[in-house]
Amino acid sequence: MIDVRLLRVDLEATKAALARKKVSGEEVDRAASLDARRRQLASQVDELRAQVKALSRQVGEAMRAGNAPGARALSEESKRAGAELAALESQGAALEAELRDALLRLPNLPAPEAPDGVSPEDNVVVRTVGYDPDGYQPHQRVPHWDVGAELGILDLGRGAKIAGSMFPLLRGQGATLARALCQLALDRNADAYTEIRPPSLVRTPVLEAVGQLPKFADDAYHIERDDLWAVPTAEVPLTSMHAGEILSEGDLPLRLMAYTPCYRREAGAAGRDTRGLLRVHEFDKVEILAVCTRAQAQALHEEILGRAEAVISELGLPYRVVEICTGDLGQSHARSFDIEVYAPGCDMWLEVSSVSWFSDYQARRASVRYRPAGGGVVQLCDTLNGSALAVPRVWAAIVETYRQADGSVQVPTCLYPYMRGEKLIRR
RNA sequence: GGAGGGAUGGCAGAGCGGCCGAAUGCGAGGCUCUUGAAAAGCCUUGGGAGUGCAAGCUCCCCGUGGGUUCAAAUCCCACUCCCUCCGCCA
Repeated sequence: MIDVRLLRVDLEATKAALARKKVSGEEVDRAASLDARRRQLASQVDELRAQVKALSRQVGEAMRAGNAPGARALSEESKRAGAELAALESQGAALEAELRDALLRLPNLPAPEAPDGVSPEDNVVVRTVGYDPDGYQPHQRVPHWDVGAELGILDLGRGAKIAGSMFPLLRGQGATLARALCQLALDRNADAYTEIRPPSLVRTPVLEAVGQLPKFADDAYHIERDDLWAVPTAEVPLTSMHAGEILSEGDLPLRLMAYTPCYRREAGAAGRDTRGLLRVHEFDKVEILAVCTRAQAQALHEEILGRAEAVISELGLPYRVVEICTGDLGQSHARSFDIEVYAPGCDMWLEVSSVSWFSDYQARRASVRYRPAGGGVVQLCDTLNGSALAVPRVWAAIVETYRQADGSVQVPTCLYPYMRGEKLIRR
C-alpha cells in the first residue's frame, strides 16, 4: 500500500500519479477524507484515554492513602470517562478498518519513468532479440497443442478428465522437459540466489501483502475448510518470508529464488488465448526475487531482467522485452518489463516473464523493514521480482521452434543434462 | 486427533492487578583510561500513531483477538504458533 502521508502532504500530486493508473480522483479523495476523520477522532480518543489513566492512578494513590471515599468518587468519575472512551473507540476502530480497506485497494504509484498509456497496445517494445520473421520453415508452423498430441507428450483431454479444462497433463518426455526447464532456471541463478522451497498454500495476510487481496480474490484458489490460498506465484510466499522483521542493511539485498507450482483461476480471462498451454490453471515456475534498499532497487531490476533474458537466450528462443505502460501496470507494480518469446507454431508473442519493481508497496503491507547501517530510523525495504522461467509457454515455444520436418523435436543443448542426455523428443 | 507446558525488548530472562514500555544479564554503539589493544569504568540502546518549526507532549504495542476492572504484561475466554508425550501416517 502507499504511504498514507502522501494523502495529507501531497494529495494533488498523488491523485495525478494514480490517475496515470486509471484511478479516479474520487477514490483517492475518499481515502484522504477517511484518514482526516480518523486522525481527528484518534486525538480525541488519546485525550480521553490520558484522562482515564490519570484518574486511575489517582484512585490507586487515594486507596494507598487510606482515603476510601475519595477513591470511590474518583473511580466513579473515571468510569464515566471510560464509557465515553469506549464509544469513541469503537467508532475509531470502524473508521480505521474502512480506511485500511480503502488503502489496500489503492494501487501503487507508477514510477515516473513508466511510459504513459491506457492499455496493452501502449506498451513499449524495448528490444527484440533473435527474431527473424522469415527464418521459419513450414514444419515449425504447427501449434504446440498439435505437436504435443502428435508426440504423446501433452494430453489435454486426460488433464481435463482429472481436473477440468486448463489443467494440462504432460507425459513422458513432455513431463521431463517441464522439469528440465525448472532445473535449468534454478541452476543458472544459484550463483547469487538462495533457493527456497516455500509452502504453496498460504494464509490470507500473505496474499494480502503482495496486493492480490482484497481486490483480486476471484483470481485465486481458496481452500475454505482451512482458510488457505493456493499461491499464484512463488512471489507470494517469498515476499512474506521476512514479514514483520527488521533486517540489517548489511544483509541487503536479499536474493531469493523458488520453484513452486502456481495456481490461477483466470476468472476474468474466459475464452481468451486459452488453447493448449497458453493459459492454464496450474503450472510450474521458478521465480527470483530481491528485497533491498531504495538505492539498490534500480540495479537489481536490471539484474533480474538480465537473468530472465539470459535463460531464454540460452534456450535459443527469440524474444522481445516490453515495458509496461502505466495503464497496464499491475496493482502493486511501480515499473515492469515483460519478456515475450516468439512461438512460431501459433505465431504469437507469449509473455513468459514479468520483471517488476514494487517500490515499498508490498514491504509496507508485509512490514519488511531494515535498520540503516549508520543508525537512524528504520526504513521500509523495496521488493522486486521476476519469473526466471515459467514452464508452459516456454515449453510451447520450444516444441514449436525446434520441431523438425519429420515431426520430432530437438532438445536445446543446454537441456541435455536435464533430459537424461536425450537430444530428441519423438514418438 | 488426544494430554500437558510455553509465547515478554537484538538474545537470555524477571515481573505482587496500580509507581511496568517493563528488573537483570549478555550483545551492540559512544565516551574515559591506554602508544595500541584488552580489562575496567561511565553513558546510550525497541517499534508505531498523533501533534508541533523544534525541544517536547499525548497515545498504542509484553503472540493475536475479545472480556472482567476505576485501572491488565499480570485475571478470564477464544484463536495462532512453538515444545514434550501418546495416537495416526507419507
